[in-house]
Amino acid sequence: MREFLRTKGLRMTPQRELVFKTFFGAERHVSLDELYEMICQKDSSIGYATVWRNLKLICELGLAEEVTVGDGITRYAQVTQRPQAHFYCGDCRYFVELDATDIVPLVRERARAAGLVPHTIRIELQGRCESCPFDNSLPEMQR
Amino acid sequence: MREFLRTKGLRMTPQRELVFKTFFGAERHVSLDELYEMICQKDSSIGYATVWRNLKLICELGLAEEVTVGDGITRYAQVTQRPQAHFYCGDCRYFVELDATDIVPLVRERARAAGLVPHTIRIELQGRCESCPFDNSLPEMQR
DNA sequence: GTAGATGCAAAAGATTTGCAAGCGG
DNA sequence: CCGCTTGCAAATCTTTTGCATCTAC
Repeated sequence: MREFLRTKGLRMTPQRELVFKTFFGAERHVSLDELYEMICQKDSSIGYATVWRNLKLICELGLAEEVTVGDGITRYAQVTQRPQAHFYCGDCRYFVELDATDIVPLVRERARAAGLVPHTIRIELQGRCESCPFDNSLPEMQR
Repeated sequence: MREFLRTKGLRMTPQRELVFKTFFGAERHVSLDELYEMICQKDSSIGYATVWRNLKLICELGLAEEVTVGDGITRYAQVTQRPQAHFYCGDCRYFVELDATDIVPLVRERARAAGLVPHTIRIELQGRCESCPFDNSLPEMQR
C-alpha cells in the first residue's frame, strides 16, 4: 500500500494507516462518523478532518464508494472484485451485501443498448432483514 | 388529487398545487433547489420550506423517491408503474430512465433468497451518455 | 372555528476548506 | 529541506424545525 501511494505522490503516515486499516477492517459499511468513532477509540488525538480526507482519498483511489439509502447518512463500501448489491435494513440498521455478479452485466447491457456508457452501477435495496430484532414498523418515510 | 389528500386529512392549497404540478410536470429528475427555482418563476412569493415540505410529502405519499448518484445532490424521481433504473451522465448532468421491469424481480428474488424483504430497490448508474456535448473527462471523484 | 399550511428565520447536520504547524521521504 | 499531512476552527451547504400568521374546509 505504501508503494501504491508512492506512485501517486502520496505518503503513508500513522494517521493514514490507521484510517485505512480501520476502514478495510470494518466488516460493515460505515459512515464517516462511525469510522471516526472507531478510530478515536484507538487514537483519540486524530482529527475529524483527517479521517474525512483519508476516507475521500480511499474513494478517489477507487477502493471504496459511497452508498446511500435515503436516510440522510452516507456510508462507504469497500470496492470488491465481485459486483455487489447493498441491502440495508431500516429497522436494525444492518447492512448486507448481496452478490450481483450476474445482474450487473444485465444492467450494463441495458444501458449500452440505450447508447449509455455506465461508469458505476449501484444496486441498493432497503427493507427488513429476516432476523430483525425490531418488529415494529417505523413510518416508511423515515427509514 | 384533492380527494386523495382529503382521505389523508390533508388540504389542497395554491402553493401545494403549484409544487405538485411543477414536480409532476418536470420531464427530468429535479433537485430541491431546481424545483424551487422552477416554482419561483411562477410564484416568487412561495417559501423554500413550503417547497421542501411538499416535496417530502410527495415522497411520503409514495409518489416520488430520492435518487442519489454520489455527487452530493439529492434528486427526486416520480414513481412510475414500471420499475426503472436511473442513469446519470456526470458530464452533461443528463438523467435518463432505463426500463428495469425485468431486472428488478431478479434483484428481489436474490434478496428473498437471503432472507431479506426489500421494500425499495434502486438501480442507479453513472457514466457518459452517447451524445454528450462534453468530451472532456473530469476527475472521476468529482462527478 | 379549527386543524392543517405557509413564510420567515434560525437551528441542526453534514461536508469542506484555510492555515499554521508537523513530519515523511 | 520540500511538499504532503495533520488538527483545529471556521466556513459552506443542505436539510429541518419553531413559531406566528394565514386559510382551506
